[in-house]
Order: sequence, then C-alpha cells, then structure tokens
Amino acid sequence: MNIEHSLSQEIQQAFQSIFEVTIELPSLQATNKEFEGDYTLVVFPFTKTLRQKPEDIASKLGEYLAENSPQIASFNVVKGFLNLVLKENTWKKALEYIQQQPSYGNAPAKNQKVMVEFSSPNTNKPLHLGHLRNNFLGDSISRILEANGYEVIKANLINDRGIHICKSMVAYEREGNGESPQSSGIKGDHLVGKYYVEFDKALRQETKVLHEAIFRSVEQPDTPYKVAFPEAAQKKIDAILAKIKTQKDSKKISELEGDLKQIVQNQTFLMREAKDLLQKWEAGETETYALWQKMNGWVYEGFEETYQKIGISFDKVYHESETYLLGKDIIQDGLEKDVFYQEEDGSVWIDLTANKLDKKLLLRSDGTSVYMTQDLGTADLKYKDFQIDKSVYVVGNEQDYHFNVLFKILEKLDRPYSKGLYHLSYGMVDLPTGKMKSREGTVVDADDLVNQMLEIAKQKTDELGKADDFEPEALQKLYHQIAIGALKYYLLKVDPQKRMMFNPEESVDFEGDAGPFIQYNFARISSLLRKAESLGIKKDGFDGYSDLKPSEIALIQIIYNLPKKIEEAAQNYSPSIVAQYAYEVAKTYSKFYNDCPVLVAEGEAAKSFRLMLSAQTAQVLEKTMNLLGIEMPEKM
RNA sequence: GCAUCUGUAGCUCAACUGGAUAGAGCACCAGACUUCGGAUCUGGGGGUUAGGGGUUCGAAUCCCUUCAGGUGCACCA
Repeated sequence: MNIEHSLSQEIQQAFQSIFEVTIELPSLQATNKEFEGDYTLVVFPFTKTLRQKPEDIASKLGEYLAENSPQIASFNVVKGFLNLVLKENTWKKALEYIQQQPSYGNAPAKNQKVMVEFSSPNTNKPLHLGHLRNNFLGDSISRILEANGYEVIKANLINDRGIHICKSMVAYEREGNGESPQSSGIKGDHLVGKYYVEFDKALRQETKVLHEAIFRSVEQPDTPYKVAFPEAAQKKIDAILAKIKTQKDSKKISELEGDLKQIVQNQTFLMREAKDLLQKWEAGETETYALWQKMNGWVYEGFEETYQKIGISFDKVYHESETYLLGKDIIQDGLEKDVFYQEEDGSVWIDLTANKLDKKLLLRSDGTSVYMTQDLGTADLKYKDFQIDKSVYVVGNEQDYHFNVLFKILEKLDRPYSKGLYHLSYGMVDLPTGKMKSREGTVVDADDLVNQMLEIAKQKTDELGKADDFEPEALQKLYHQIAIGALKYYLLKVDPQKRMMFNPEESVDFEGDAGPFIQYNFARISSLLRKAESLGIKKDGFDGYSDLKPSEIALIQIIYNLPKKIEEAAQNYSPSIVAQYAYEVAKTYSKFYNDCPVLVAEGEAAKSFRLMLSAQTAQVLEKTMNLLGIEMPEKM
C-alpha cells in the first residue's frame, strides 16, 4: 500500500484522459497546514506544454480525480496548487496496513554489504565530545542502513601506533614510577592521557627555553647558542631568522616564528626521545613493544567501559599497527596501470590536477609509505575481508580533502568497490566558549559528560517522583536511558555536515525538542496500554468508528511516513532526519493526546481506534529512537 | 594566496532537495485541566534567509560577486 504512489498514478492517468498527454509520474507534496487537503500537486510545471492557465489545469484535474479516484473526497485550487482531500477511509485503511506490517518501516533485504567505519580513536588519550558525535553518527547510520536492507559491518580502525603514543610512553618512562590503573584508581585511558598531557607540558617548556635561546643569540650575537642543533636544522633556523629580519608584515613574521618553533620543537630532547622510541617500536624492540602493549591495554579497557556505557559496539576491529605497512603493492599496481608516476628521486605521485585536486605523494623517496598509502591498503583489506559493496567512513570534515583524493585514486585504480565509497563528513562540535582546545583544557571529556548527564537525569527524575516505586536496579537503568537518550538526541538532531554548538545547559534541557520528551510520550502510551489491558479494552474492533478528528488524521499521516523517512535518512546518510521525524511524531501524538480521550472516549469503537493508533505510534517512536541508538523506558 | 564548507528569529536548529504567507524548541508574555502521566497543550510578539546582482511562472535553496567565519593545503598521521 502506497497512497502517494497510487495518487501519482491516478494523476498520470488523468493527464492522459483530459489533455491526452503522457507525463512522468508526478511527485506530490504534503499540503501546507494553512490549506485544506492532504496532498498537493503543483501544476506550474505543466503550463508550458499544455498552454493553459495553471488554475484551469488544476481545476480540470481536480474534477476528474474527485469523480474517478476511489481515495479522493474533494479538492480545492489555490493559484497553481491543486490540493487533494483524501477520504477518511483511506486513513483508516492506512492504520490497518501499518498494524499488519510485521516490521513496519524496514525495507526488504538488498543482499548488499556495507561497512561503516567509525570511532577510530587514538590510544594516547580518552574520548571527548567530538568522538561522541562520531560514535553516535556511526552507530546510528549503521542502524539506519540495516533498516534499509543492508547487511552492515560496524568497524573500528584503532590508531594504536605512531608518534603520539610514543609521547605518552616517554612521559610514563620518565615519571611513571610503575603507576597503573589498578594502583592509581584512574581509568586506563585517562591514565595514559595524563602522561600525554605531561609530555606536552614538558615539551612546551623545553621548546620555549630553546626558542628563547635562539633569540638571545640574535640580539646579542656574541652570546653563543646554548645548544648545538644538527646541521640541517641549523640551516633551516638561520634561513628563517634571516627572513624574519627583512620581513615587515607582522602577520608574516608570526607565521615564520611559528615555523621556527616547529623546527625547534623537533630538536628538543623530548621529541627526539619520542622519535627514537617510535623507531625502536618499528624495529620490534622487545622492551618498547611490551610497554606499548601494556599502555594500550589500559586504554582498551578504558575505551571498552566507555563504549559500553554509551551503547556502542563493533563487529570488526582493525589496528593500525597491523595495517600501517599495507598499500605498497597498490603502488606497484598503480605504476603499472599508469595511474601513478615516479619522480627521479624514486618517490611516487599521482597527478590529480585534471580533477581539480593536487599532486599527491604516495611513496617517499626512501620507499616508505605515507598516510594515503596505508588508507589505500586498508580499503583493499576491507574488501578482501568482507567483499563489501559499500564502504562508509565516518570522519570529521577536516579530512574532506584527504577522502576526495583517496576515493579518486581508488576510482582510477578501478577497484570493484570504488563506486560504493562514501565519506560521512561531519562538522566540529563547538562550545559556547569557542573551540575545544586541549592546550587550553577546554576539551569536554566523554566520561565526565556522561556522568554529568546521569546526575541530571537522576535529579530530574527524583524531583518529579514518578519513578519512586522502581527497584534500585531499574532506577539506575532508567537514569541511564534518559541521560544517554538526551545526549544522543542532542548530538544527532543536527545535520551532520554542519558544525554544531554544544551548550551544556541546553543539552540537559529535557523539555521541548529533546530526547526525554520523545521518551516521555512513549512512556505515556505504555501506561495507556497497561491500563487498557487491565480494563479489558481491545485495540481492534474499530470498524464502526468514523468522523476522525484532525489530530487523529494528522497522527496517522505522520506515522504513515515512517518508511519514507527511513529511506531518506539512508540516502542522505543523515540520522538527523530520523531524529527530527521522531520529534514530529511525538509532538503530533502529544497534541492528539490532549485533544482526544483514549480510554475514556465515548463508545467502544472510539476507544479501540485510539488505542490502536496509540499503540502504533509507540512502535514508530521506539523504532525511530532505536535507529538513533536510544532506548525507550516504559515508565519514567 | 588556493581549495572547500558554512552564514536563516535574541539563542540552538528546520524547511520534503526549485513551490504557497520561511517553521520548531529555548527564552519572554498571556492562557488551558472537577479526563487516561503537566518532562503536557493553546495563543502572542519576534525575519530585508549576511549584502548585492542574475536565472524563471516561483529562489533560503541554482549561478556570479562582495563580506564574515570554519577547515584543509608536509617526503606528518
């Protein structure tokens, strides 16, 4: 049953009969609230071919349809808009149809596999607010794709190696004194993060000292450098110093000073130590490897706890330590296919200037690989592992360019999966105070945030006193459902690609356009259903019910849209469509609930009808919220 | 500088991908319940859709341009 589709067909037929023209299946829109009608056809596009006034076309169509369509009750024409009013019976049938669908809203199986890669944390510090947006988006889009008939593989590619991890390791070696999560009582990922911060602090201190030493030597040339830089670094430093001298533009000068600082930083003892450790790791040195494993193990334990708390899980976990060497065979393949080219120094590149992109390095002159090489290799690996038809990468929009290039290369290499690649790019999460900066300690920690939300959910629930009769365990579960529900809804309701504002005060607002509001409506319906059960009121047997109220029809209409919305969300890779829809449903129900008594309605048919409508609404609410990864409490 | 994304009510966000008088929530003001859960419902004020041009029956949406902001432009990851 598809009301819209059959209406479109009838309109198509009408054009044939009245005007003797064949048109494409016309698309309809929902009629605006201010006009009478359910669906609207815009007739402006047809004026050209028919050479008639829009009003005339609309009227003729309307008259024809009112006479010949079994579902249309009446029509009205406003300018070039033909508003169609459906028969009440159509909506009653729609409700019956919804009720009969075993998994209403889901699309049939597509027999296609899609991998969604998300989360992908670094193992040098705990998760923060930005990761939460990523995790929620990835989890939700996985569920949405699944509802659309795909077989989904949720993948996490953990960045467990590299210089940043070595930094934590250096700091731990220097001042760790054998501290562990057990001995300190600090969650593993936070403990490792603590050492990362300490490294950074010490590094900045050392950099500052070195940096100042250089400038002292410039102002007082007779004062020798306190430190001896390697020749190459010294050359760069001198070059920049010379540029600074002749530069007048203060902006350029500060840029140059930034460059200088970077070079100096790389010459610090600490940085050299970290790089040294990285080399040892790559060489597989036993001691380094053991420390790396130990610290990463702590981080995994910490992550696992957080993932569990926020309800995130994966089907496949990749580790960069196992994939970072991949991709070299692809370089050879690309060279043979003439997609890549080699410079005289042996480095390998791809020229994408014809595609409005740049030239991109794929292999260093010393034969070692870069980030892109690794990503190429991992893409192949994913395909080899699962024969996926589609591959979604949930990664922040600062990597838009990288993925443009990556996908373009895979396309040129003619990979079988290249047409199914999608970068689900999302914007940063800002705070009212501005950007999150780890330097300035303005990063919102994921665990802290979750705990805060839990505390507020508890406060609010206890204050209202509606869950006073709960067992302690059930109560904890409820706090959790509300807290996580509020947080997920808040982060998912915004269009992914837009950067968004995280206002802590607003996020804990449980009224209006918020997760708990939607949960509340579900709980209200659950309460109705429980009562109906005990009163012996049945949901079916509403055949005789007629004269539907506007808020009843509005509710049927909106829950009837579920399949369309789920499809739209998948096509746009946008959980926000589902979130907004869930809110609309809840709001529409709330109005219905206010307008129409259910259990105390006049007449058994009315009771049954409204109860059925409520039950179906509850299912739609639960379904949509589950697509966002949000659980629904039956009491709250 | 080049590339790219964004700019909508005081604030946070929508607008079915070009359709009617641009809508919600928060905040503010005023109302509703001798009925099933008030984490509710109704009403009100609040807009030159950053500015300017263009395309057409019709533009927040498409094109050009200016302005403002974000991000990216390493033989880093």
